[in-house]
Amino acid sequence: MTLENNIIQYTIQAVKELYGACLDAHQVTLQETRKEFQGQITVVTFPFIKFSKKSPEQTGQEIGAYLKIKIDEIIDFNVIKGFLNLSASDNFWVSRLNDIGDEGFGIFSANGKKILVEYSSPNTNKPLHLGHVRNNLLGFSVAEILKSSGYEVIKANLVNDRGIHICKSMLAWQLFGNGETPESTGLKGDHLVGKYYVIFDQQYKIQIQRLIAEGQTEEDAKKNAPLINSAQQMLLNWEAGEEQTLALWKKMNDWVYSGFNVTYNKLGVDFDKFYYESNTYLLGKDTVEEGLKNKVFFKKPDGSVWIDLTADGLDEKLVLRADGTSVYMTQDLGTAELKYHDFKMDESVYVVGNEQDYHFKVLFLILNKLGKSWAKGLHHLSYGMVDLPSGKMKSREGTVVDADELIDEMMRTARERTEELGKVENFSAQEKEELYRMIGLGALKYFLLKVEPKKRLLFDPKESIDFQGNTGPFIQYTHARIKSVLTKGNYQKHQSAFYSSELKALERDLIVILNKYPDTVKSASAEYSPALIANFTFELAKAFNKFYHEEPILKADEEDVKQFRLELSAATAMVLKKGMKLLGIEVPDRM
RNA sequence: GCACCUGUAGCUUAAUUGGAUAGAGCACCUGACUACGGAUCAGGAGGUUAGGGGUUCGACUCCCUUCAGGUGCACCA
Repeated sequence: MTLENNIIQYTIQAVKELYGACLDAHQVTLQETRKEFQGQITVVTFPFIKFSKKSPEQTGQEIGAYLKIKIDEIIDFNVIKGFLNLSASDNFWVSRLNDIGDEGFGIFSANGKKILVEYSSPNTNKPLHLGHVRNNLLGFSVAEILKSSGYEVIKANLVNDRGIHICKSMLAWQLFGNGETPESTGLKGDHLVGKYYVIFDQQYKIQIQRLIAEGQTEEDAKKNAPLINSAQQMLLNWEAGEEQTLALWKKMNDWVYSGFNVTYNKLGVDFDKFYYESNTYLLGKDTVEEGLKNKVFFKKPDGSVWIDLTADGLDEKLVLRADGTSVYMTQDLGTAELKYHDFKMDESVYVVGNEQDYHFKVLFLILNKLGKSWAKGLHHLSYGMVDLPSGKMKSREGTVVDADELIDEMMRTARERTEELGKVENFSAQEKEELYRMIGLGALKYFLLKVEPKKRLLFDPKESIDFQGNTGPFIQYTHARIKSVLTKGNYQKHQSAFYSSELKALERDLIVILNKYPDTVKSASAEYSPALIANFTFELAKAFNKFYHEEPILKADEEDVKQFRLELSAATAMVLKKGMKLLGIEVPDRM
């Protein structure tokens, strides 16, 4: 029984005994006591005054007195308007520290539930850019958070490895590539393929202009340009399984995959399962059959299959073409079934940009109407686009912030910044590289993850990402600083913390924050929000630095005070490290 | 045109899901024991929470409306 639960239970009891009303647990709201007032935990008593028929102050006094008698840990209280501020004893907080310092603190035991997180899902015609980076970091972090809160997690990547856009790169390479390979050019495979995707678009535009000059309308020119026709023919050849086309496709996709692997490794993301659209794009027709049988879908005279969602405020939606071929929805219905067949997971999260909000709304609705038992566990983690000051990023036009370049740039900045500070003279060359990698990536990841997923993000390449204030390096620095003190103080983990004198306010504040970590993990998991973890680690690091500045640790007057503060510092370092790990960020011991 | 999302200090953002005087960081100004690590800490200035109405003890949060930005409304994926 936690103290919080105790307070809720006894508050219910108090309202019953004093005012004769029965409350539900969720009618009692607790919150942190604001720091300008005495106490740590606050009960909002406004809702009770309709039962007490007394002023908020009077009501708070009565309930406060009741709680103080009933709960040992509560040693004091004060009332301000409708807020009952409770103070717990120092003994209570010191004893909390024993749990907080535990390895398993904030890591929940298995809840028996399985969840699949699908993220990344790149197209194989171009390298990854900043938008993909946001997706990858979000997906990875959410997976870590879910693990920490007790789920069994499967990380899946549904690779879009076929389609007209892939054929465009293939065709351009065939026509203009002169047999270039990653080896011959020294280019990363995904960049080489992306280069031909751009070339396709340039040449295509030239052809369009030529046709327009010859008197065609723009619309006709776009349809009649030889390049686009060849690309479409190539797609047909691919679908027909034509050998040469398949060989080219395989060769270029392999280039891309080795390029992606490098980027994934640098970002520190990984996957348990890969799905390829070349294997799944024909799925879903059985599901359509099933839907027809159940009268969830209907057939139009031309033979195309639809679902009527007008009763749900949406439109009619096509699920199968008249000629029996699939559309995007068909494929996603089939893939959803496949994933469930493979893993029997209780829940499934799709990390996909908000431009597909409507698609997923419809997809989930259809699966629900089809009566799939697992459909209610589906969730679209929608995130906002990353825009540049100049507007949207467009791969075709080359106006993107490339993932690899960005990562390199971040590491370079980390190097410059660190060298300016002159703190790494005694690091080996290898240690330095490792450190710049940690700091550069830490800054980038934190920058992208501290913002709520659904908000759109503006990224200005000219303004480099900060290393001070609410940033990854600030938290990394705090961790390194603590480690340094622990080393100097010859810190050994003790069986249990004890403290003979009164807690200092900053010490108590720090424990109160540390104590919130498990709840923060739970909320972040329920809301799929790494931003909550980021905010927490920042709040914690800030509180520690404040404490560190005001209260001597190694130079404390009493030995037990010194030991206690070392214990408190060690616990802080551990929780910072855990929190950052959930964001996919490593923390150095020195920096 | 219809639907969905977003709008908080100059910039980037938070607010325990309806609770206290809207809290931070950057940038700007002032200061910190000749340091247990200054990538830090303390202080100052900066707000009509896009505008207007409503709901109630109480609204950044819920409802209505106007405005601004974004996205979607393909027999593309």
